[in-house]
Amino acid sequence: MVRWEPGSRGRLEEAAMALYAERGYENTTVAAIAERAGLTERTFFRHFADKREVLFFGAGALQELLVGAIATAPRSATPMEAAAAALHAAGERFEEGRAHSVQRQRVIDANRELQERELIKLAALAAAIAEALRRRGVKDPAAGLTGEAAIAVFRIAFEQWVAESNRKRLTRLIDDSLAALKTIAGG
Amino acid sequence: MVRWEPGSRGRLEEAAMALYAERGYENTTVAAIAERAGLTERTFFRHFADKREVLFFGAGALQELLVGAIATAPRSATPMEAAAAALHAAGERFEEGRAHSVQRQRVIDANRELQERELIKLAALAAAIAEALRRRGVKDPAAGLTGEAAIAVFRIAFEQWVAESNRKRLTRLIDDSLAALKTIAGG
DNA sequence: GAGTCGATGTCAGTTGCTGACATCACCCTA
DNA sequence: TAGGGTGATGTCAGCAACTGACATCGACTC
Repeated sequence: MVRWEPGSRGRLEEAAMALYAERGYENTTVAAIAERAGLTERTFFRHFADKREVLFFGAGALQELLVGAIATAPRSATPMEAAAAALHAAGERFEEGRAHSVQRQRVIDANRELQERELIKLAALAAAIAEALRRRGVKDPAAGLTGEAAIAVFRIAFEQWVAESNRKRLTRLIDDSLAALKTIAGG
Repeated sequence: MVRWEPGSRGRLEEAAMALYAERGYENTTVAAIAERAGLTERTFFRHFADKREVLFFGAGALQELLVGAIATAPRSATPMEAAAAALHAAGERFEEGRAHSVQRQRVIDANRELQERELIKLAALAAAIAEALRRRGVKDPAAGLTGEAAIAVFRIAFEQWVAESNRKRLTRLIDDSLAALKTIAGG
């Protein structure tokens, strides 16, 4: 017989997501999350650095995906093409769990602190893309700018994707957003 | 005889900046800032929403500057040209107080919470640029993307400007960054 | 001169977050 | 198989950010 149920991190994630969605981030105490997961507040902070981080734990895997896609892009690809390949890989990963993405985004959009955390995660992704490009021999400032531009493209596409009115696939929206960037910048 | 010295907000800003630079953001309590300014902790929170905001109070004026510049750009200007005009106006405003900008950026770069706050302020600027473009008749997603791209360009330029090794003017660096964006996106 | 107003002070309380130490099922090894 | 080590969790005390309620008092108005 086990002393504790396994998967405490996952239970905390679920409990937090449910409570944030139900009564809002600000009206949810860490103690309440922990109780719902059958754990204590102290244990929550052993798994997550702070109350926001519980919603962003998956960012590490996403970053690996992006960096891996850029590394394996064809030698002949331009920086932006390599970045576009990475965005496509990310888009496909999200495609399955749209409902979860929508709920999560609603929670984040309702709270400024969560938006701040999301932005710094996106900035970290941009930096990771830039670094992956530099390993392909791309120089600065092209590497840094491509990273920023790629994330901007993704943000716009993702925003449209989670908006209810839209039924296009995320990968398609990414293509549209990339094309729009070419239009406005290349003119 | 006055009951309190005037300019309490400014004193709090100065005190916070000095202490953050001296011993770091995390090692500075709000009580210490207030004491240095000859006020109480409670008064600090009447002037600033939280401990971070004291460094970002000027963002409102910057936003007005950007929006105004876009509104007064020539009718014939493309979205990106209008955004570029706004970035130039911002660049000129920063140009005078480089020492202050450098110190402030050092403080922000040393702390993640402050970086988060900076990112959301930049995102707000991007949104304001996008909105100003829409008022010129620019459609989405071009308006949103141009806002994001403009801020990315500014970030890259500002980063180089505050780096000690560099002696170029900020407006010049903005031009370089804009040109680089054209190259990577338009190819 | 009374009354209002606005900036500040005082105080008590909640919550996020941390350090120090205890507990105990599980695993490894003699 | 006994005994010790390990890792995840619990317990507890405490700091600091932030908030609400109420008091103070110079300045301004009528």
